[in-house]
Formats: sequence, C-alpha cells, structure tokens
Amino acid sequence: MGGSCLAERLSHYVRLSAGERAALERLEAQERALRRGAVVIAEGESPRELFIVRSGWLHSSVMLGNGARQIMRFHFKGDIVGLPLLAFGDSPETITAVTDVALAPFARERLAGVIADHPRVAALLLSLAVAGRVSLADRLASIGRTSARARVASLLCEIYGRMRLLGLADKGAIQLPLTQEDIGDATGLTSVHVNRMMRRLAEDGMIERSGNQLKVLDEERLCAVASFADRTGLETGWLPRPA
Amino acid sequence: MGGSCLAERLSHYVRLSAGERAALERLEAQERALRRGAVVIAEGESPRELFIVRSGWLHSSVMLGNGARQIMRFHFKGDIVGLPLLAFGDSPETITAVTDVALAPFARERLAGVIADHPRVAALLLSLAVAGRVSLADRLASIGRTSARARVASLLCEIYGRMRLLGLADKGAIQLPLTQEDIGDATGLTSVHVNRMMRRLAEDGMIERSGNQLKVLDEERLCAVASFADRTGLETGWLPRPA
DNA sequence: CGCACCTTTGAATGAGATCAAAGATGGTGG
DNA sequence: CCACCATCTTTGATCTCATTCAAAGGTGCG
Repeated sequence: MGGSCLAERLSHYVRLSAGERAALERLEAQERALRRGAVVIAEGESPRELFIVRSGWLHSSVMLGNGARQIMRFHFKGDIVGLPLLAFGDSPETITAVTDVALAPFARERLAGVIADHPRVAALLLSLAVAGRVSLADRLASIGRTSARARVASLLCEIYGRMRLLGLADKGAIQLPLTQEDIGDATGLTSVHVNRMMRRLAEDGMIERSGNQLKVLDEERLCAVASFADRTGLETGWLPRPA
Repeated sequence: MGGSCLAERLSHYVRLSAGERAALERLEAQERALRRGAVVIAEGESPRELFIVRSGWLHSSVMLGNGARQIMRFHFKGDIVGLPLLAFGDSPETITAVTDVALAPFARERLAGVIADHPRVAALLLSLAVAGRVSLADRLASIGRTSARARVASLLCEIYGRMRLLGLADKGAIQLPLTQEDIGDATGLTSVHVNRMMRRLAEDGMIERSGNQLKVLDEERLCAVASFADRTGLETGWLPRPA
C-alpha cells in the first residue's frame, strides 16, 4: 500500500532523495484493480493515462493482419505500462492482464512534471527505456536466430530472472500463469511445439513443471541452451545530480 | 557541417528554443569519419562515448553462441547510436558502419547536462527511446509471426519510409547498400531465401532492383503484404515547457 | 457433475534451411 | 585499360524443423 513500486524499482539503482521519492509516490496515489483477462489498453486506443504495475502480471501484444498475435513483453510489479503513449497518439499495442492486477494510473502530463523537476529521475527513466529496448533486442535475436528449444528456454530464463529479482522466486520455483499458447505467442511458436519443447527441457532435467508452478533446476544449463545474456544492474555513473 | 543533425531531427517534432538548439549543437562539436565495415563499438566493450550519426548507414547487431548474427536496426542521419551505454557498462551490441560514415562522438556525461538543463529535450529523448522500442517491437512481430515474404517486405517498408523522411528517396528510388546476407540477418532468414523473396516481390511488381538501387513501385501493396504499420510523427502534447 | 479450456500425443505436410555450383559485379593492381 | 580475384547474386536439389490437423487425456470451475 504505502510507498511507490516505481520508487522501489529505482531504489535498486540509486539512493533516491526525499523529493524524488515524494514525486514518484504522487504518481501512484490512485489504484485500480482489474480481473485477469481484462484489456487495460487496446491497440489503436488513445487513453490519456499510463500505469504503474503494483501487483500481478500483464503482457503487451500486437495482432497481425493474418490473425496471429505476438506478445512483446510481460510486465511485473514496478514496470510502467503504456509508455508508447509518450511517443504515439494511438497505442501501438494491447495491454492485457494475465492475472488479477492492481495498477496505478497517472496522466502523461504528470510525467512531464517529474522530468522537469527531477532530472536524475528523467535520466533513470531514459535508462530504463533503453534497457527495455535492449531486452526486446535480446528477444528478437532469440526468435530470429535460435531453435525452438532455445527460444522457450530463453523466455523462461528471462521471466525467472525477473521474478527472482522481485523476490517472487522460492528456491527456484515460480508461479507461471501462462498457457502454452501464450508462450507460443511470445516465442513465435505454436502451442503444440511449445509443449514438446517444455517437455524436452523437463526430460533433460533443466526444469520441472506441476500445474502453474515452474521450478528451475539447472539455471546455468538453461541459460546456456538459450544463449541467454543476463543484464541485471543499471549503469548509474553518468547520471546528473539530484535536484 | 554547421548545425546539428540531432537538432534537425527533433525539429521535426517541436520548435526548439535557441538554448536547446545551442546545447544540442555542442554535442556535435566533434566529427569522426569511418570507413565502411569499421566497427564503431564492439559487443562487450565499454567505451565512454555515444555517437550521433551525421551521414552514412550503420547497423547494430548481436552474435549468438551458435555463430549466427542478428541485426537489430539500421541507423541513419540524426540517429543516436550507443544508447545502451546509458543503461549498461558493457555494450550489448556491436555497431558497424555499413557505408563510409561521419559520426559526432560525445561523452555520456554531456547528455546528463542536457537533460538537467533542458527538460523538454529530456522528454523528447525519452519519447525517441520509446519510439525505438516500438519499432523493434514491430520487427519482432514481423519475424515472430509472418512469412519470409512479409518479413522482407516489412524491412524494405521500414527502410524506405525512413529514407524518404530524410529526403533520401528520389521518386521511389533509394540506395540500398546491403547484401542479401545483411537483409537475412535482419529478418531472420538465410541469404538464399532472401534472394528468392526479393525476386518474388520484384516479379509481383512491388519493387525494382538494379545494383544497389531499390525502387519502390507500389508502396501500398508492399506495406499490405508486410502488415507494416507506419508510425511517423511523435506525440508532443504532453511535453514540459522549454527551460 | 459437466462443461470449457488446456495439455499431450501422433501423423502428415510444408516453409524455409542447407548444400552445391554457376553467373555477375566491381575493385585492384599490373 | 584490361585482367584477375574476391565478393555477391542467382538457381537447383534435397533435407529438416516446425506447423498443421486431429483426437485423446487432464484439470478446475461453476
């Protein structure tokens, strides 16, 4: 409740000043709850608000002309969703709640205020946006140039790594509220083939599945199979001084 | 020579103040020329500078464990390359000159100064970073969920659209200094298959090729085949006032 | 308990990769 | 100015990984 999920995220990288923290907390003054499956922002809509994720999973996706769906990214606690609305009037992507979620909505103009008043936060947001781009680039390389097995492994590595950072992994085990079709739409595969690859990763002793629970048994080998590059930690040496 | 390519880029979206323009021009005070094929930043390096492209083509790519290469994006006049160095100490990608290029190097810390002094520019840079992410997302959807023909068409649409915006298209014709292997590495295909798809697009009357020259004969159909979404124009309504 | 949705498995098909080799093209040095 | 070599494009034949199609188990929720 109290506190700001975004501030918490940024605190991983820098020690926030009281003023910075207060400004971020103001962004998360409101809270909105949504059911699993709910569409937060639909492709082509022009909502006036972005959201900070306070709890739950979401994903952003696009639909292609042929009816196929591509999931771009999953969003967890502390992520900002709807950022494309800073650059485009109409949302290029659909944001969907994967589980029940709690979101903190805020108007784009509020962000302008934070940027003007807190240059270091502005620089951090730029860093995070760039890091998001790099993460997408990694996914692109995975889908463009690796086997189905590696793609699935890579997605699991990414999700597991992020969950662990958020303290949501319990001795290698996480909740994975995705259908195999979701995983297929994120990796550019069919659900049938995802099934076979997951099975194979399990047979090879890298993971263990039971219901929605996923246990990573051999993270090192899983990452190796995936050509997965971990990119934890932001560079902060260049940031301007806090206002 | 005079003027700033980055300022010129941003001027497409807002009317820059004299102070903003001067700050951007200072970023491009130096110029460095490189030959085609030169590596500007190598994956894993930790250079202290980013670059603004003043002329020529570059691309950013990653090498996978299996020896395969994925090209993420091509960079033209006015683009900033090396942005990932804002977020990571080691470059996650390799920047390579496709043609002879002229670059303006500047230290990361200079950017911190611009962000602190010119909040509207900071917000614009955030917008541009977000737009870059969206562009990558479009590529991801193309590679993940469309046919080889559509992927090649999509890449051509993107490049053609950007060239035209820069005034580098002459009645549908542009210089395309890429090998079919480059195009394959950007679309996740083999050069052999790229060849067949380009041929087919030409046979179908959408494009015309001769040497390095590419002529787009039927842009509308090419975009339709590619499920290509044009995303020209940045949203600027939310930006803070200029300092 | 029953229905909707998801997972699992098998068999057939197909898009794109791989392998191989023959033309083009262009830059370089004699 | 021409010849040569490296690089790139084009084309054909074959192979493979992933898709498609189909249907039989599971699972959880109302």
